[in-house]
Amino acid sequence: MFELDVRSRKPIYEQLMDKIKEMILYGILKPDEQLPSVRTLSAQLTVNPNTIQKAYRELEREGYIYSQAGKGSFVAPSQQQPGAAQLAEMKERLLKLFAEAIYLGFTKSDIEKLYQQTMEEQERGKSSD
Amino acid sequence: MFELDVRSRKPIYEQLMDKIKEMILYGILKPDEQLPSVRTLSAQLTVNPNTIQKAYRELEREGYIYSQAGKGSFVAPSQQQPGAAQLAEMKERLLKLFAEAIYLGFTKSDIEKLYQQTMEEQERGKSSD
Amino acid sequence: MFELDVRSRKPIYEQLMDKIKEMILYGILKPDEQLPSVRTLSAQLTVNPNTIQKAYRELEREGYIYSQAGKGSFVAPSQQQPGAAQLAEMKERLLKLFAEAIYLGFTKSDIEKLYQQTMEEQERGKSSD
Amino acid sequence: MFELDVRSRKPIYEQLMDKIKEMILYGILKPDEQLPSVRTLSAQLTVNPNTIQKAYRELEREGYIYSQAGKGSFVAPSQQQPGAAQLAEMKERLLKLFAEAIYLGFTKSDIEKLYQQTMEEQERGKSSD
DNA sequence: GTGGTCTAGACCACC
DNA sequence: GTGGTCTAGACCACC
Repeated sequence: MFELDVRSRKPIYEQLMDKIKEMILYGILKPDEQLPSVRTLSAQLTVNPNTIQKAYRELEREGYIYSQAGKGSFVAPSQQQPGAAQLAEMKERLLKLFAEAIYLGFTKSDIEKLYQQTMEEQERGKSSD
Repeated sequence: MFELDVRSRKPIYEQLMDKIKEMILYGILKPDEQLPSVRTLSAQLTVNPNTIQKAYRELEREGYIYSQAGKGSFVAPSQQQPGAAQLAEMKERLLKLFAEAIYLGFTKSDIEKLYQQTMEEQERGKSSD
Repeated sequence: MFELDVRSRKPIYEQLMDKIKEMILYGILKPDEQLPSVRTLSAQLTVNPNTIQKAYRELEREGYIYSQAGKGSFVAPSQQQPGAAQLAEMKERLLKLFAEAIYLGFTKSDIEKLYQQTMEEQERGKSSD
Repeated sequence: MFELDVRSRKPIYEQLMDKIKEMILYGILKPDEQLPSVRTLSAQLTVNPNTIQKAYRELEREGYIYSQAGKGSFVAPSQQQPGAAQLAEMKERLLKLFAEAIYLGFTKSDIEKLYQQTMEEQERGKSSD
Protein backbone atom coordinates (compact mmCIF):
# COMPACT_ATOMS: atom_id res chain seq x y z
CA MET A 1 0.00 0.00 0.00
CA PHE A 2 2.59 2.57 1.06
CA GLU A 3 6.33 2.76 0.66
CA LEU A 4 8.15 4.84 3.23
CA ASP A 5 11.77 5.88 3.20
CA VAL A 6 13.03 5.74 6.77
CA ARG A 7 16.38 7.21 5.70
CA SER A 8 14.82 10.30 4.15
CA ARG A 9 15.25 13.72 5.72
CA LYS A 10 11.51 14.09 5.45
CA PRO A 11 9.84 12.85 8.65
CA ILE A 12 7.95 9.58 8.37
CA TYR A 13 4.69 11.18 9.47
CA GLU A 14 4.99 13.75 6.66
CA GLN A 15 5.71 11.05 4.09
CA LEU A 16 2.60 9.28 5.29
CA MET A 17 0.54 12.45 5.09
CA ASP A 18 1.73 13.02 1.50
CA LYS A 19 0.83 9.48 0.44
CA ILE A 20 -2.63 9.66 1.96
CA LYS A 21 -3.28 13.16 0.59
CA GLU A 22 -2.30 11.89 -2.85
CA MET A 23 -4.71 8.99 -2.64
CA ILE A 24 -7.49 11.35 -1.58
CA LEU A 25 -6.68 13.96 -4.22
CA TYR A 26 -6.59 11.36 -6.99
CA GLY A 27 -9.85 9.85 -5.82
CA ILE A 28 -8.32 6.50 -4.89
CA LEU A 29 -9.69 7.00 -1.40
CA LYS A 30 -13.33 8.10 -1.57
CA PRO A 31 -15.20 10.44 0.80
CA ASP A 32 -16.30 8.73 4.04
CA GLU A 33 -14.20 5.67 3.21
CA GLN A 34 -12.57 4.23 6.32
CA LEU A 35 -8.81 4.40 6.58
CA PRO A 36 -6.83 1.54 8.11
CA SER A 37 -6.77 1.79 11.89
CA VAL A 38 -3.74 3.28 13.61
CA ARG A 39 -2.73 -0.15 14.88
CA THR A 40 -3.21 -1.95 11.56
CA LEU A 41 -1.18 0.58 9.62
CA SER A 42 1.41 0.59 12.36
CA ALA A 43 1.83 -3.17 12.00
CA GLN A 44 1.76 -3.12 8.19
CA LEU A 45 4.41 -0.43 7.88
CA THR A 46 6.34 -1.43 11.01
CA VAL A 47 6.09 2.15 12.18
CA ASN A 48 5.25 3.17 15.74
CA PRO A 49 1.52 3.76 16.38
CA ASN A 50 2.30 7.23 17.72
CA THR A 51 3.81 8.19 14.38
CA ILE A 52 0.75 7.00 12.48
CA GLN A 53 -1.44 8.88 14.91
CA LYS A 54 0.52 12.06 14.41
CA ALA A 55 -0.01 11.80 10.65
CA TYR A 56 -3.74 11.19 11.11
CA ARG A 57 -4.06 14.07 13.58
CA GLU A 58 -2.37 16.49 11.19
CA LEU A 59 -4.46 15.30 8.25
CA GLU A 60 -7.53 15.92 10.35
CA ARG A 61 -6.32 19.40 11.23
CA GLU A 62 -5.83 20.12 7.51
CA GLY A 63 -9.33 18.90 6.75
CA TYR A 64 -8.47 15.81 4.69
CA ILE A 65 -9.82 13.24 7.13
CA TYR A 66 -11.91 13.06 10.28
CA SER A 67 -11.41 10.72 13.22
CA GLN A 68 -13.87 9.35 15.71
CA ALA A 69 -12.60 7.83 18.92
CA GLY A 70 -13.98 4.33 19.17
CA LYS A 71 -14.96 4.21 15.51
CA GLY A 72 -12.05 4.89 13.20
CA SER A 73 -10.66 7.45 10.73
CA PHE A 74 -12.45 8.43 7.55
CA VAL A 75 -11.86 10.45 4.38
CA ALA A 76 -13.48 13.88 4.67
CA PRO A 77 -15.80 15.07 1.89
CA SER A 78 -13.85 17.62 -0.19
CA GLN A 79 -14.01 21.17 1.14
CA GLN A 80 -16.46 23.41 -0.64
CA GLN A 81 -15.10 26.71 0.60
CA PRO A 82 -11.38 26.88 1.28
CA GLY A 83 -10.33 29.76 3.55
CA ALA A 84 -8.70 32.92 2.21
CA ALA A 85 -5.47 32.04 4.00
CA GLN A 86 -5.39 28.65 2.30
CA LEU A 87 -5.87 30.19 -1.13
CA ALA A 88 -3.16 32.79 -0.50
CA GLU A 89 -0.72 30.12 0.61
CA MET A 90 -1.38 27.98 -2.45
CA LYS A 91 -0.90 31.00 -4.73
CA GLU A 92 2.46 31.69 -3.11
CA ARG A 93 3.53 28.06 -3.50
CA LEU A 94 2.54 28.09 -7.17
CA LEU A 95 4.41 31.33 -7.87
CA LYS A 96 7.58 30.01 -6.26
CA LEU A 97 7.46 26.70 -8.06
CA PHE A 98 6.77 28.40 -11.41
CA ALA A 99 9.84 30.60 -10.89
CA GLU A 100 11.96 27.48 -10.54
CA ALA A 101 10.24 25.71 -13.40
CA ILE A 102 10.79 28.64 -15.76
CA TYR A 103 14.44 28.70 -14.70
CA LEU A 104 14.65 25.06 -15.81
CA GLY A 105 13.05 25.95 -19.14
CA PHE A 106 9.46 24.82 -18.66
CA THR A 107 7.21 26.63 -21.15
CA LYS A 108 3.63 27.76 -20.80
CA SER A 109 2.51 24.80 -22.88
CA ASP A 110 4.45 22.37 -20.66
CA ILE A 111 2.64 23.78 -17.65
CA GLU A 112 -0.74 23.55 -19.34
CA LYS A 113 -0.13 19.93 -20.32
CA LEU A 114 0.82 18.97 -16.76
CA TYR A 115 -2.24 20.71 -15.35
CA GLN A 116 -4.45 18.94 -17.90
CA GLN A 117 -2.84 15.61 -17.01
CA THR A 118 -3.52 16.15 -13.30
CA MET A 119 -7.14 17.06 -14.01
CA GLU A 120 -7.65 13.89 -16.04
CA GLU A 121 -6.08 11.67 -13.39
CA GLN A 122 -8.43 13.12 -10.79
CA GLU A 123 -11.43 12.57 -13.04
CA ARG A 124 -10.38 8.98 -13.69
CA GLY A 125 -9.98 8.32 -9.97
CA LYS A 126 -13.35 9.79 -9.11
CA SER A 127 -15.33 8.04 -11.84
CA SER A 128 -13.87 4.59 -11.12
CA ASP A 129 -16.24 3.93 -8.25
CA MET B 1 19.12 43.40 1.31
CA PHE B 2 17.48 40.46 3.09
CA GLU B 3 14.78 40.25 5.66
CA LEU B 4 14.79 37.12 7.77
CA ASP B 5 11.95 36.09 10.02
CA VAL B 6 13.45 34.84 13.25
CA ARG B 7 9.99 33.79 14.42
CA SER B 8 9.42 31.49 11.48
CA ARG B 9 9.59 27.72 11.88
CA LYS B 10 11.75 27.58 8.76
CA PRO B 11 15.46 27.35 9.64
CA ILE B 12 17.42 30.56 9.08
CA TYR B 13 19.74 28.90 6.56
CA GLU B 14 16.76 27.75 4.48
CA GLN B 15 15.21 31.20 4.52
CA LEU B 16 18.54 32.56 3.30
CA MET B 17 18.73 29.96 0.54
CA ASP B 18 15.21 30.82 -0.58
CA LYS B 19 15.94 34.56 -0.70
CA ILE B 20 19.13 34.09 -2.72
CA LYS B 21 17.48 31.57 -5.06
CA GLU B 22 14.65 34.03 -5.61
CA MET B 23 17.05 36.85 -6.48
CA ILE B 24 18.83 34.57 -8.93
CA LEU B 25 15.62 33.26 -10.50
CA TYR B 26 14.19 36.75 -10.92
CA GLY B 27 17.45 38.04 -12.43
CA ILE B 28 18.20 40.45 -9.60
CA LEU B 29 21.48 38.65 -9.07
CA LYS B 30 23.20 38.16 -12.44
CA PRO B 31 25.43 35.27 -13.53
CA ASP B 32 29.00 35.53 -12.20
CA GLU B 33 28.04 38.39 -9.91
CA GLN B 34 29.82 38.15 -6.58
CA LEU B 35 27.80 37.44 -3.47
CA PRO B 36 28.56 39.21 -0.19
CA SER B 37 31.20 37.40 1.86
CA VAL B 38 30.14 35.15 4.69
CA ARG B 39 31.53 37.64 7.20
CA THR B 40 29.81 40.66 5.66
CA LEU B 41 26.44 38.96 5.43
CA SER B 42 26.84 37.56 8.93
CA ALA B 43 27.40 41.08 10.29
CA GLN B 44 24.62 42.64 8.19
CA LEU B 45 22.01 40.10 9.20
CA THR B 46 23.36 39.50 12.71
CA VAL B 47 23.28 35.81 11.96
CA ASN B 48 25.89 33.26 13.00
CA PRO B 49 28.61 32.86 10.30
CA ASN B 50 28.14 29.09 10.44
CA THR B 51 24.53 29.59 9.35
CA ILE B 52 25.54 31.71 6.34
CA GLN B 53 28.25 29.19 5.51
CA LYS B 54 25.71 26.37 5.52
CA ALA B 55 23.36 28.27 3.19
CA TYR B 56 26.19 28.96 0.71
CA ARG B 57 27.38 25.34 0.86
CA GLU B 58 23.91 24.05 0.09
CA LEU B 59 23.35 26.55 -2.73
CA GLU B 60 26.62 25.40 -4.29
CA ARG B 61 25.56 21.76 -3.97
CA GLU B 62 22.32 22.61 -5.79
CA GLY B 63 24.21 24.41 -8.57
CA TYR B 64 22.96 27.96 -7.94
CA ILE B 65 26.33 29.42 -6.96
CA TYR B 66 30.00 28.47 -7.12
CA SER B 67 32.82 29.30 -4.74
CA GLN B 68 36.44 30.07 -5.43
CA ALA B 69 38.78 29.59 -2.51
CA GLY B 70 40.27 32.90 -1.49
CA LYS B 71 38.05 34.89 -3.84
CA GLY B 72 34.45 34.46 -2.80
CA SER B 73 31.12 33.06 -3.95
CA PHE B 74 29.49 33.83 -7.29
CA VAL B 75 26.18 33.31 -9.04
CA ALA B 76 26.38 30.31 -11.36
CA PRO B 77 25.46 30.93 -15.01
CA SER B 78 21.99 29.50 -15.59
CA GLN B 79 22.11 25.93 -16.66
CA GLN B 80 21.49 25.57 -20.37
CA GLN B 81 20.73 21.89 -20.23
CA PRO B 82 19.15 20.77 -17.03
CA GLY B 83 19.63 17.05 -16.35
CA ALA B 84 16.86 14.56 -17.04
CA ALA B 85 16.60 13.83 -13.31
CA GLN B 86 16.05 17.52 -12.55
CA LEU B 87 13.33 17.79 -15.17
CA ALA B 88 11.62 14.65 -13.88
CA GLU B 89 11.72 15.92 -10.33
CA MET B 90 10.25 19.29 -11.29
CA LYS B 91 7.52 17.56 -13.28
CA GLU B 92 6.66 15.47 -10.22
CA ARG B 93 6.57 18.55 -7.98
CA LEU B 94 4.30 20.35 -10.42
CA LEU B 95 1.92 17.40 -10.70
CA LYS B 96 1.64 17.13 -6.93
CA LEU B 97 1.07 20.83 -6.42
CA PHE B 98 -1.51 20.94 -9.20
CA ALA B 99 -3.39 18.10 -7.54
CA GLU B 100 -3.65 20.15 -4.36
CA ALA B 101 -4.50 23.34 -6.25
CA ILE B 102 -7.32 21.62 -8.13
CA TYR B 103 -8.61 20.27 -4.81
CA LEU B 104 -8.79 23.88 -3.60
CA GLY B 105 -10.63 24.92 -6.76
CA PHE B 106 -7.90 26.55 -8.86
CA THR B 107 -8.93 26.54 -12.53
CA LYS B 108 -6.81 26.24 -15.64
CA SER B 109 -7.08 29.97 -16.21
CA ASP B 110 -5.95 30.70 -12.62
CA ILE B 111 -2.86 28.58 -13.26
CA GLU B 112 -2.15 30.30 -16.57
CA LYS B 113 -2.41 33.74 -15.01
CA LEU B 114 0.00 32.85 -12.23
CA TYR B 115 2.47 31.39 -14.72
CA GLN B 116 2.23 34.52 -16.87
CA GLN B 117 2.77 36.71 -13.82
CA THR B 118 5.91 34.78 -12.86
CA MET B 119 7.26 35.03 -16.43
CA GLU B 120 6.79 38.79 -16.49
CA GLU B 121 8.52 39.28 -13.15
CA GLN B 122 11.49 37.29 -14.41
CA GLU B 123 11.65 39.33 -17.62
CA ARG B 124 11.52 42.58 -15.70
CA GLY B 125 14.38 41.44 -13.45
CA LYS B 126 16.60 40.42 -16.34
CA SER B 127 16.07 43.50 -18.49
CA SER B 128 16.74 45.93 -15.64
CA ASP B 129 20.55 45.74 -16.02
CA MET C 1 -36.04 16.02 17.75
CA PHE C 2 -32.26 15.80 17.96
CA GLU C 3 -29.55 16.00 15.37
CA LEU C 4 -26.30 14.35 16.31
CA ASP C 5 -23.09 14.83 14.40
CA VAL C 6 -21.43 11.44 14.13
CA ARG C 7 -18.36 13.10 12.57
CA SER C 8 -17.77 15.38 15.53
CA ARG C 9 -14.88 14.74 17.91
CA LYS C 10 -17.31 15.28 20.77
CA PRO C 11 -18.59 11.96 22.18
CA ILE C 12 -22.17 11.13 21.27
CA TYR C 13 -23.27 11.04 24.91
CA GLU C 14 -21.91 14.57 25.47
CA GLN C 15 -23.67 15.87 22.38
CA LEU C 16 -26.86 14.37 23.72
CA MET C 17 -26.34 15.95 27.13
CA ASP C 18 -25.75 19.34 25.51
CA LYS C 19 -28.90 19.11 23.40
CA ILE C 20 -31.07 18.14 26.35
CA LYS C 21 -29.52 20.79 28.60
CA GLU C 22 -30.18 23.38 25.90
CA MET C 23 -33.81 22.37 25.61
CA ILE C 24 -34.19 22.63 29.37
CA LEU C 25 -32.36 25.97 29.62
CA TYR C 26 -34.40 27.50 26.81
CA GLY C 27 -37.66 26.24 28.31
CA ILE C 28 -38.48 23.88 25.46
CA LEU C 29 -38.56 21.03 27.95
CA LYS C 30 -40.64 22.04 30.99
CA PRO C 31 -40.14 21.01 34.62
CA ASP C 32 -41.48 17.51 35.39
CA GLU C 33 -42.02 16.83 31.70
CA GLN C 34 -41.19 13.23 30.82
CA LEU C 35 -38.22 12.53 28.60
CA PRO C 36 -38.38 9.82 25.92
CA SER C 37 -37.38 6.41 27.25
CA VAL C 38 -33.86 5.12 26.66
CA ARG C 39 -35.23 2.54 24.21
CA THR C 40 -37.33 5.00 22.24
CA LEU C 41 -34.52 7.52 21.92
CA SER C 42 -32.06 4.77 21.07
CA ALA C 43 -34.29 3.64 18.19
CA GLN C 44 -35.04 7.21 17.00
CA LEU C 45 -31.40 8.25 16.91
CA THR C 46 -30.00 4.82 15.99
CA VAL C 47 -27.60 5.19 18.86
CA ASN C 48 -26.53 2.43 21.24
CA PRO C 49 -28.84 2.28 24.33
CA ASN C 50 -25.75 2.30 26.57
CA THR C 51 -24.86 5.70 25.16
CA ILE C 52 -28.31 7.14 25.90
CA GLN C 53 -28.16 5.57 29.36
CA LYS C 54 -24.85 7.26 30.04
CA ALA C 55 -26.17 10.68 28.98
CA TYR C 56 -29.24 10.35 31.24
CA ARG C 57 -27.11 9.16 34.17
CA GLU C 58 -24.78 12.16 33.84
CA LEU C 59 -27.66 14.61 33.46
CA GLU C 60 -29.15 13.23 36.67
CA ARG C 61 -25.83 13.59 38.45
CA GLU C 62 -25.69 17.25 37.37
CA GLY C 63 -29.23 17.88 38.61
CA TYR C 64 -30.92 18.55 35.27
CA ILE C 65 -33.20 15.52 35.32
CA TYR C 66 -34.43 12.91 37.79
CA SER C 67 -35.33 9.27 37.24
CA GLN C 68 -38.03 7.15 38.82
CA ALA C 69 -37.47 3.43 38.59
CA GLY C 70 -40.13 1.85 36.46
CA LYS C 71 -41.64 5.19 35.41
CA GLY C 72 -39.04 7.06 33.42
CA SER C 73 -36.88 10.19 33.41
CA PHE C 74 -38.19 13.71 34.01
CA VAL C 75 -36.98 17.29 33.78
CA ALA C 76 -35.96 18.56 37.22
CA PRO C 77 -37.68 21.75 38.42
CA SER C 78 -35.17 24.59 38.03
CA GLN C 79 -33.13 25.04 41.16
CA GLN C 80 -34.32 27.97 43.17
CA GLN C 81 -31.20 28.28 45.23
CA PRO C 82 -28.07 27.14 43.47
CA GLY C 83 -25.28 26.11 45.83
CA ALA C 84 -22.40 28.44 46.61
CA ALA C 85 -20.00 26.03 44.91
CA GLN C 86 -22.06 26.11 41.72
CA LEU C 87 -22.11 29.91 41.70
CA ALA C 88 -18.38 30.09 42.30
CA GLU C 89 -17.69 27.63 39.50
CA MET C 90 -19.85 29.56 37.05
CA LYS C 91 -18.14 32.81 38.04
CA GLU C 92 -14.77 31.21 37.33
CA ARG C 93 -15.92 29.94 33.95
CA LEU C 94 -17.25 33.37 33.02
CA LEU C 95 -14.04 35.11 34.06
CA LYS C 96 -11.93 32.71 32.00
CA LEU C 97 -14.10 32.99 28.93
CA PHE C 98 -14.19 36.79 29.19
CA ALA C 99 -10.39 36.85 29.32
CA GLU C 100 -10.28 34.98 26.02
CA ALA C 101 -13.06 37.07 24.51
CA ILE C 102 -11.28 40.32 25.39
CA TYR C 103 -8.07 38.90 23.85
CA LEU C 104 -10.05 38.41 20.63
CA GLY C 105 -11.35 41.98 20.81
CA PHE C 106 -14.89 41.53 22.15
CA THR C 107 -16.10 44.78 23.72
CA LYS C 108 -18.40 45.35 26.66
CA SER C 109 -21.26 46.15 24.31
CA ASP C 110 -20.68 42.92 22.33
CA ILE C 111 -20.98 40.99 25.57
CA GLU C 112 -24.14 42.84 26.60
CA LYS C 113 -25.78 42.16 23.25
CA LEU C 114 -25.04 38.44 23.45
CA TYR C 115 -26.39 38.28 27.01
CA GLN C 116 -29.55 40.09 25.94
CA GLN C 117 -29.99 37.75 23.01
CA THR C 118 -29.70 34.70 25.28
CA MET C 119 -32.22 36.18 27.72
CA GLU C 120 -34.77 36.77 24.96
CA GLU C 121 -34.43 33.25 23.60
CA GLN C 122 -35.07 31.84 27.06
CA GLU C 123 -38.14 34.05 27.52
CA ARG C 124 -39.52 33.00 24.15
CA GLY C 125 -39.09 29.31 25.06
CA LYS C 126 -40.81 29.66 28.42
CA SER C 127 -43.80 31.69 27.25
CA SER C 128 -44.62 29.32 24.37
CA ASP C 129 -46.52 26.90 26.56
CA MET D 1 4.67 28.05 38.93
CA PHE D 2 2.00 25.62 37.83
CA GLU D 3 -0.21 23.19 39.64
CA LEU D 4 -1.44 20.23 37.67
CA ASP D 5 -4.05 17.68 38.68
CA VAL D 6 -2.92 14.31 37.34
CA ARG D 7 -6.16 12.71 38.50
CA SER D 8 -8.36 15.08 36.56
CA ARG D 9 -10.33 13.92 33.54
CA LYS D 10 -8.86 16.86 31.69
CA PRO D 11 -5.63 15.82 29.94
CA ILE D 12 -2.43 17.19 31.45
CA TYR D 13 -1.47 18.91 28.20
CA GLU D 14 -4.79 20.77 28.20
CA GLN D 15 -4.39 21.83 31.82
CA LEU D 16 -0.97 23.16 30.90
CA MET D 17 -2.36 25.01 27.89
CA ASP D 18 -5.04 26.61 30.08
CA LYS D 19 -2.51 27.77 32.66
CA ILE D 20 -0.18 29.27 30.06
CA LYS D 21 -3.06 30.89 28.16
CA GLU D 22 -4.23 32.45 31.41
CA MET D 23 -0.80 33.89 32.14
CA ILE D 24 -0.64 35.34 28.63
CA LEU D 25 -4.20 36.71 28.73
CA TYR D 26 -3.64 38.38 32.10
CA GLY D 27 -0.35 39.86 30.93
CA ILE D 28 1.76 37.90 33.41
CA LEU D 29 3.71 36.55 30.47
CA LYS D 30 4.65 39.39 28.11
CA PRO D 31 4.99 39.26 24.30
CA ASP D 32 8.29 37.75 23.14
CA GLU D 33 9.08 36.60 26.66
CA GLN D 34 10.76 33.21 26.66
CA LEU D 35 8.88 30.29 28.15
CA PRO D 36 10.69 27.63 30.17
CA SER D 37 12.24 25.01 27.89
CA VAL D 38 10.45 21.74 27.32
CA ARG D 39 13.07 19.92 29.40
CA THR D 40 13.06 22.42 32.26
CA LEU D 41 9.30 22.42 32.60
CA SER D 42 9.25 18.64 32.26
CA ALA D 43 11.62 18.35 35.22
CA GLN D 44 9.85 21.01 37.30
CA LEU D 45 6.42 19.46 36.86
CA THR D 46 7.64 15.85 36.69
CA VAL D 47 5.69 15.47 33.49
CA ASN D 48 7.02 13.72 30.39
CA PRO D 49 8.76 16.05 27.89
CA ASN D 50 6.46 14.79 25.13
CA THR D 51 3.45 16.01 27.07
CA ILE D 52 4.96 19.47 27.52
CA GLN D 53 5.82 19.54 23.84
CA LYS D 54 2.29 18.64 22.89
CA ALA D 55 0.98 21.58 24.94
CA TYR D 56 3.51 23.94 23.34
CA ARG D 57 2.73 22.69 19.84
CA GLU D 58 -1.01 23.23 20.34
CA LEU D 59 -0.48 26.69 21.84
CA GLU D 60 1.60 27.54 18.79
CA ARG D 61 -1.15 26.28 16.49
CA GLU D 62 -3.64 28.49 18.33
CA GLY D 63 -1.36 31.50 17.95
CA TYR D 64 -0.50 32.05 21.61
CA ILE D 65 3.21 31.22 21.37
CA TYR D 66 5.84 30.58 18.73
CA SER D 67 8.67 28.07 18.90
CA GLN D 68 12.07 28.11 17.27
CA ALA D 69 14.05 24.89 17.08
CA GLY D 70 17.40 25.49 18.68
CA LYS D 71 16.26 28.69 20.37
CA GLY D 72 13.24 28.19 22.57
CA SER D 73 9.53 29.00 22.86
CA PHE D 74 8.21 32.55 23.17
CA VAL D 75 4.96 34.40 23.85
CA ALA D 76 3.41 35.61 20.59
CA PRO D 77 2.41 39.27 20.27
CA SER D 78 -1.40 39.45 20.61
CA GLN D 79 -3.29 38.88 17.40
CA GLN D 80 -4.53 42.00 15.71
CA GLN D 81 -7.04 40.34 13.42
CA PRO D 82 -8.70 37.17 14.65
CA GLY D 83 -10.23 35.01 11.91
CA ALA D 84 -13.96 34.93 11.26
CA ALA D 85 -14.11 31.29 12.37
CA GLN D 86 -12.47 32.20 15.67
CA LEU D 87 -14.98 34.98 16.31
CA ALA D 88 -17.91 32.73 15.46
CA GLU D 89 -16.66 30.02 17.80
CA MET D 90 -16.22 32.48 20.67
CA LYS D 91 -19.72 33.87 20.11
CA GLU D 92 -21.14 30.35 20.32
CA ARG D 93 -19.24 29.63 23.52
CA LEU D 94 -20.48 32.86 25.08
CA LEU D 95 -24.10 32.18 24.14
CA LYS D 96 -23.95 28.68 25.63
CA LEU D 97 -22.33 29.83 28.84
CA PHE D 98 -24.80 32.71 29.22
CA ALA D 99 -27.68 30.25 28.89
CA GLU D 100 -26.30 28.28 31.83
CA ALA D 101 -25.50 31.41 33.83
CA ILE D 102 -29.01 32.79 33.40
CA TYR D 103 -30.40 29.40 34.50
CA LEU D 104 -28.39 29.81 37.71
CA GLY D 105 -29.76 33.30 38.20
CA PHE D 106 -26.92 35.54 37.00
CA THR D 107 -28.30 38.94 36.07
CA LYS D 108 -27.17 41.38 33.42
CA SER D 109 -25.43 43.47 36.06
CA ASP D 110 -23.59 40.39 37.41
CA ILE D 111 -22.28 39.71 33.91
CA GLU D 112 -21.23 43.32 33.44
CA LYS D 113 -19.36 43.34 36.73
CA LEU D 114 -17.48 40.17 35.88
CA TYR D 115 -16.55 41.51 32.45
CA GLN D 116 -15.33 44.75 34.03
CA GLN D 117 -13.31 42.80 36.57
CA THR D 118 -11.61 40.77 33.82
CA MET D 119 -10.78 43.95 31.88
CA GLU D 120 -9.18 45.51 34.93
CA GLU D 121 -7.11 42.43 35.72
CA GLN D 122 -5.77 42.43 32.17
CA GLU D 123 -4.90 46.12 32.38
CA ARG D 124 -3.12 45.61 35.69
CA GLY D 125 -1.10 42.71 34.26
CA LYS D 126 -0.05 44.65 31.20
CA SER D 127 0.94 47.84 32.99
CA SER D 128 3.05 46.06 35.62
CA ASP D 129 6.09 45.74 33.35
C1' DG E 1 21.01 23.67 24.99
C1' DT E 2 16.86 24.00 22.13
C1' DG E 3 12.66 22.15 19.89
C1' DG E 4 11.27 18.10 16.69
C1' DT E 5 10.84 13.24 15.61
C1' DC E 6 10.46 8.57 16.81
C1' DT E 7 10.25 4.04 19.31
C1' DA E 8 8.15 0.70 22.52
C1' DG E 9 5.14 0.32 25.27
C1' DA E 10 0.70 1.22 28.84
C1' DC E 11 -3.82 2.71 30.02
C1' DC E 12 -8.19 5.16 29.07
C1' DA E 13 -12.91 6.46 27.16
C1' DC E 14 -16.06 5.32 23.72
C1' DC E 15 -18.90 2.19 21.16
C1' DG F 1 -11.50 -2.71 18.48
C1' DT F 2 -11.01 2.29 17.98
C1' DG F 3 -8.61 6.75 18.55
C1' DG F 4 -6.47 9.67 22.48
C1' DT F 5 -3.17 10.40 26.20
C1' DC F 6 0.97 9.54 28.51
C1' DT F 7 5.57 7.70 30.05
C1' DA F 8 10.56 6.82 29.53
C1' DG F 9 13.73 7.22 26.75
C1' DA F 10 16.86 8.00 22.12
C1' DC F 11 18.57 10.60 18.35
C1' DC F 12 18.51 14.61 15.21
C1' DA F 13 19.01 19.43 13.18
C1' DC F 14 19.80 23.99 14.46
C1' DC F 15 22.30 27.60 16.74
